[in-house]
Amino acid sequence: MPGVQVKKEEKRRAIIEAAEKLFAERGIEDVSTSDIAREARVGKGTIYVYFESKEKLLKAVASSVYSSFVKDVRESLKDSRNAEEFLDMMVERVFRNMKTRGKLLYTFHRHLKSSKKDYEGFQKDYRTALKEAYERYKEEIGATFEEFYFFTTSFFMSSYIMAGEFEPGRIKEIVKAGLKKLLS
Amino acid sequence: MPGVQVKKEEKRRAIIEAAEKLFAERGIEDVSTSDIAREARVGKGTIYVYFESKEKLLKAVASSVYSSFVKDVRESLKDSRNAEEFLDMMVERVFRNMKTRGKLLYTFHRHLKSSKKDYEGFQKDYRTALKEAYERYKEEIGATFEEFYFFTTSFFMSSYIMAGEFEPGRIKEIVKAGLKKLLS
Amino acid sequence: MPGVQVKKEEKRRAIIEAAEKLFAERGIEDVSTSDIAREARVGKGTIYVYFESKEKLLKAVASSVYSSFVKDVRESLKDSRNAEEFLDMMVERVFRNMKTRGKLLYTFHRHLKSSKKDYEGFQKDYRTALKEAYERYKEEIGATFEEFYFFTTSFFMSSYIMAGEFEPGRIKEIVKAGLKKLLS
Amino acid sequence: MPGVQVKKEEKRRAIIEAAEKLFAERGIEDVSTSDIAREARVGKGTIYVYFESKEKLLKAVASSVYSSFVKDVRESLKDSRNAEEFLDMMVERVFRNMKTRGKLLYTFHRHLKSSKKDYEGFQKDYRTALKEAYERYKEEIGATFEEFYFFTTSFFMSSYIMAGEFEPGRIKEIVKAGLKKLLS
DNA sequence: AATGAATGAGCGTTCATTCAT
DNA sequence: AATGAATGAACGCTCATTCAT
Repeated sequence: MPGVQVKKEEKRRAIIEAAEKLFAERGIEDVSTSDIAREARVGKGTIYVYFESKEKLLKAVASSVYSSFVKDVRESLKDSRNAEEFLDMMVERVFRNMKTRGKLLYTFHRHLKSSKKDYEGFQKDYRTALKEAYERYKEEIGATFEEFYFFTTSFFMSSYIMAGEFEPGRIKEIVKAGLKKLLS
Repeated sequence: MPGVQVKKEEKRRAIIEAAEKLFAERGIEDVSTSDIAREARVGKGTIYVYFESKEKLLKAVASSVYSSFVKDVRESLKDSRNAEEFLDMMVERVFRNMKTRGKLLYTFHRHLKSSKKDYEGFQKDYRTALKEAYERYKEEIGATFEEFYFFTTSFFMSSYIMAGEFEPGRIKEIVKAGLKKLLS
Repeated sequence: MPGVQVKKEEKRRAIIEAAEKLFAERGIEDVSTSDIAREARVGKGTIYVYFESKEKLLKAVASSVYSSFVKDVRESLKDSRNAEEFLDMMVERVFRNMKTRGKLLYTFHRHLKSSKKDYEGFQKDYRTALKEAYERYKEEIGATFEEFYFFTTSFFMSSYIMAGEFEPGRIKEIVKAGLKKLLS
Repeated sequence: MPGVQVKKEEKRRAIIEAAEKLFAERGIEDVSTSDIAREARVGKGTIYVYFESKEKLLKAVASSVYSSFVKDVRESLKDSRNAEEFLDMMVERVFRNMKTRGKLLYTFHRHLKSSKKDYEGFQKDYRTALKEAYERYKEEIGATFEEFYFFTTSFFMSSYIMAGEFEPGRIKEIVKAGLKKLLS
């Protein structure tokens, strides 16, 4: 019965989204499973129908967030015709999702350390996506892949962390200018 | 009775250092006040003689860590004779303390969000120190202060976060090369 | 429609048997209704079609187990021609079913305390069956019915409880010898 | 400071006694740590100051119960001058403590199966005490030690289990008469 | 009749904080 | 000032039970 399946998936999605929202707002440890259940408008027990544990839910959220970053990278690569366009598009996309995704990215980074294996899986996808972009535009980029990887990732992470200290929009310009200087 | 005063300060110091060590090792949520008391070789109740709450202790530790960053900046400024030397020295100093300080820096960042005011106090000191350096070497630095602030801070934070993904030492070189490109 | 009736009874039976098996294996508290449903190959909700609650299911299982004891007694009585033969046969039959029945018997004992009434119903059947045997062989048995009842039941219960502390088979011999001494 | 120690031990004792009482009344799984705390008039957390877990508390209670059985045996041995006196005294003592101890004995028996090691430790003490008595009065006892052990233990356990089915006092007489027949 | 997704009461346990000593 | 025994709110999680399909 496909209807049921959809409903099931809807609930799973609702829980992930609620968790994502709350983790972004308050960090991981400060969000209880009850909080997530309330936000998702499901019973406390329902979370455990879909996820074995809070930790597993966390991984599902992390996976979803990392995927969105990877998507940002891949789509930028698809739509761009040169390195400059690619960087520009990627920055635009990343900043569009910055508010929730960004915070989570680094929240997870810290937390997932304990279960390195999962984290490394997510990270590898992200790294692979960046690698593809690098390979395509290698000739235009005046940097090794390691540098390319560090510079872009560093700026994206920091953008979130320091978002509050800059006027809105200003930080994006700084990142764009910085990457242009670093990578051409 | 000055002796007592000294002793008092010693105990306070011991608690902060114990907390700093454990927070760096295991993150904030995974360290209980009992752990800190044990590490500091004081009674559990003693912590509350010196600090109103775990949160207040956290702030004291954070303050201590931020101060050390500020010290890194100021000393580099004092010892250097031009922008390049300054950046070089600052990177060296920051990386020397990276292992514990770095981890704490970003651990606090998330945690202190709830009490923005404290965080902003720490941050202002750091920003002021960087500002002084910027003013001194302004002419040699091809960037606005905002850029200067974002680039350096971004790289320092990310260095810790991504430390595990690079060979030891490699990340410092990348940072140095990056800052040279960005700031001259 | 008798076919449906049969099917219905089959499902009821399957649930009881599944519960019996699992209770014997793991005790009552360590078996969830989900476990029983899985073992019986029915849906979780189906259990509640046939039984009002886990407690009621428990009683149904208990009833089934007690019946089997009663059956052991009655069959032994039917097949025997004197007290000695009767005791011998009863012990044989009881030990044949000891592994699952025995464990359940005393598992239930504790649990059913809360609903004394049900327990007393089961027990009365068992007592009645023993009474019949006693009446038939009264003259050969050198004990009151109370003693007869206590001695036999005591040994049967304890046999299970202490099974692990004796070599297999040894306990049966001890019971036989004991009963002979006590009852002739 | 011995005063503190005494107080500490008092609280530990209070918790064990509360647990003992409730376990005897309602079995192990039906008693929550909150129930025990309430009964012992301590905070819920206090239990965990003295016992690592509910399981560990359970073992402490079991140990206390088994010890009291062992004490019953040993004291009877000390005070008696022949097998008959010994059996008589032991039965008296065991029945004196029957109400709580007896129920617990078999409640634990069931539960401790999972952590056999602990259980075997307790049981060995009990068995050893009985062995000593057996050795002293061997010549008067017309049974092997295995029989002696099974008969006495069986009757003690069953006495509790079946206590409700007999008039008060009656069961003790049956046990005495039974043991006399079995062991002389 | 049969199902299993959904639920929330209640579990065992932790830990920041208090307070009598 | 210094302590650690004592506490209970709050946690992650389980499971008997309900109910829409």
